[in-house]
Amino acid sequence: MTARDVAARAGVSVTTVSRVLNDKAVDLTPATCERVRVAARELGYQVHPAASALRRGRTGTLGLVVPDIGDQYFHRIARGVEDAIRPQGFGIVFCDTDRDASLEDEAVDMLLSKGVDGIVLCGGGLDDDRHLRSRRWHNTPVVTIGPHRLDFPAISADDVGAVAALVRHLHEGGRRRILCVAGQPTWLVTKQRLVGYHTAVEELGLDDDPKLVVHAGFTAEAGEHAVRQARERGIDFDAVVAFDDYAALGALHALQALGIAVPEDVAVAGCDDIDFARFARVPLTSVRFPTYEMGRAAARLLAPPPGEREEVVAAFGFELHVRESSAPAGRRG
Amino acid sequence: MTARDVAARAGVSVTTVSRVLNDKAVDLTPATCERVRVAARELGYQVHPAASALRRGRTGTLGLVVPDIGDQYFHRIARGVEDAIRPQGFGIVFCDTDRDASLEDEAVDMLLSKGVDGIVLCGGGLDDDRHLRSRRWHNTPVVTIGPHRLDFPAISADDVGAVAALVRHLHEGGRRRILCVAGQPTWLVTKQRLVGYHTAVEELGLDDDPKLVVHAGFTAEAGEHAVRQARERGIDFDAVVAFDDYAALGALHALQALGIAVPEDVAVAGCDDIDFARFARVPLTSVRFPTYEMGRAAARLLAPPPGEREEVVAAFGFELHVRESSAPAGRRG
DNA sequence: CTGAAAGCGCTTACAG
DNA sequence: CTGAAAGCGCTTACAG
Repeated sequence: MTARDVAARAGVSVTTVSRVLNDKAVDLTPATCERVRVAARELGYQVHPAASALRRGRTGTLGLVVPDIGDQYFHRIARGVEDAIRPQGFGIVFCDTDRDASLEDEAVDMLLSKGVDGIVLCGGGLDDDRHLRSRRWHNTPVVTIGPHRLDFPAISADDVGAVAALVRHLHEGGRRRILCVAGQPTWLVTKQRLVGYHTAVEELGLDDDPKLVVHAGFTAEAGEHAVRQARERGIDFDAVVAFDDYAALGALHALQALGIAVPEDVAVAGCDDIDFARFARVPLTSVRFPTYEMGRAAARLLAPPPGEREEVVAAFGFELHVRESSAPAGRRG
Repeated sequence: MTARDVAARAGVSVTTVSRVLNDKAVDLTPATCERVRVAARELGYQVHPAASALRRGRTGTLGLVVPDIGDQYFHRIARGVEDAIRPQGFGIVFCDTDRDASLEDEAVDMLLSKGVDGIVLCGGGLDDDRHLRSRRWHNTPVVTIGPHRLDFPAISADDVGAVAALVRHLHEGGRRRILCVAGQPTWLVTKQRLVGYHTAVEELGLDDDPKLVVHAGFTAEAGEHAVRQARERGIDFDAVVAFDDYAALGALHALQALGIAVPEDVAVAGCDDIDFARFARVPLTSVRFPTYEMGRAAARLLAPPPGEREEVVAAFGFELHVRESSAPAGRRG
């Protein structure tokens, strides 16, 4: 079923078929347009995607690279991207990297091999992005979300401010020794959030014991392990700030398993405000980034909606959600 | 940068370039192959995706339609699909439908307009799939996951058996009146799981009061609302089985807010065993489907790995994960 | 107001 | 062992 068939049925040329179906029928007779449309409908004609892409030089797809689509931080971004480009008929080709630099590189290879018209690159920031900085992009436009060392338009969140706000909040609740369950040291997001931690700790004159910073992955298991290990090493702390809610939940779990009361003995706070935060054994204090909007903004940078020439917001703030897990020391709720 | 450029640099024809780069160099001189590869590498040549797709008649992408990529049930499937096709260089174009029939229809339109080589269709089963049954698929192969009324190869889970197992488990704990927080009545997954509920209820001689079945969405808010409404209507129950863990968490939350002890007064169980189940305020009993493997199987049906001619498993079982929320009546843990 | 023709960049059947 | 040529199905500049 090709444009030729439609043309034959409508008694016109393929040129006309193409023009009608692409809304380039500037001065075609309404009757002609109608005949073409009817013929196309009757035959169930569909433009051949590859032929159209070859001719126009674009595929109408955007690539999305995320560490883990199962992480709420990222699937909220995915939803933002999707909703922003759906009206324009774009498709999203997505890829998980598991925060592995070589998988990330392969993900980009794959996207380029499919000819996506742009890439939304999230949550990389691995190993100083060395693999990404030295690679070819074949002129494909890229927008990054989150901390990066790449020369592309970037959508950023206030990672520094968010963690600093959590530390200040814990301090207001009377906490002095805040265990920092950070991400892996090679991740830029870890470096950013650590800046926030140290800034606030210094500003408030809190204990800045290097032992209070432990590195973990962004999973519940990693959070559990980090807290258990800190206890085994005899590190004393009255609060935990985790750079990820999954890790924070794991920390919460480990503390309770060790017979330590949250929030009475130790307060806990996380980052990213996953939906579960309020259903946790002790509802979890967290900081929320507007990830949905960030995804939307990234997509609009790559595929601006027709007509609209609005300024796209590139820097986003955060919201502190205070819940029971960080109630003042010795008290509950 | 085209095959012509590579050909010129290597001093061969584009035919040869194509053959070398597509491993069809059956009887080409090793030296020729090498010259072509070197030239391609030096020029950073990449096969033009659209041109290749147009000629070969396939794009190397698979479509994935899910109700909600943020739901663990579905992102586990997505991971399974991704891992199964990654080695073959396929890409996934994904789409959320929010369980809306017209969005689902549009999602399929979009995928077809991108020329995907196959579609993994998950969790539709909306309104008897009327919209999907009457639409054109343009010969695109489809594999469904979950209950459907479509004539496509299907990967299915034992929804009936899983819910029946939950009911039996609750019964063993001494429960007699089990509130069923089902999904929307028009969803096939609801109908299937209700079969499991009713089968077990009858088999065990439990109360089969129609008022015990309430319909809700698969969200925490819907689960909360369902339980509150059941209480307001004076419906008596000593257990809740929800067809979704998010709804089960909402139910748990509502019960505790109403001062009803879980599991002492009312047991709670859900479906799908989201990772968070064990971190819930009361760790949640649930039933787990092998969604990752189901996604893998669906993908292998559409894009079988080269060589392997294995039989793909199409029907999957489940695992009951018993936790504190369903401990026997009057007891804890 | 409409059409014939060129050409996007590949892959492959055919020829030698 | 290698190449010239056809053709995949569009879109668009050009012509009338």
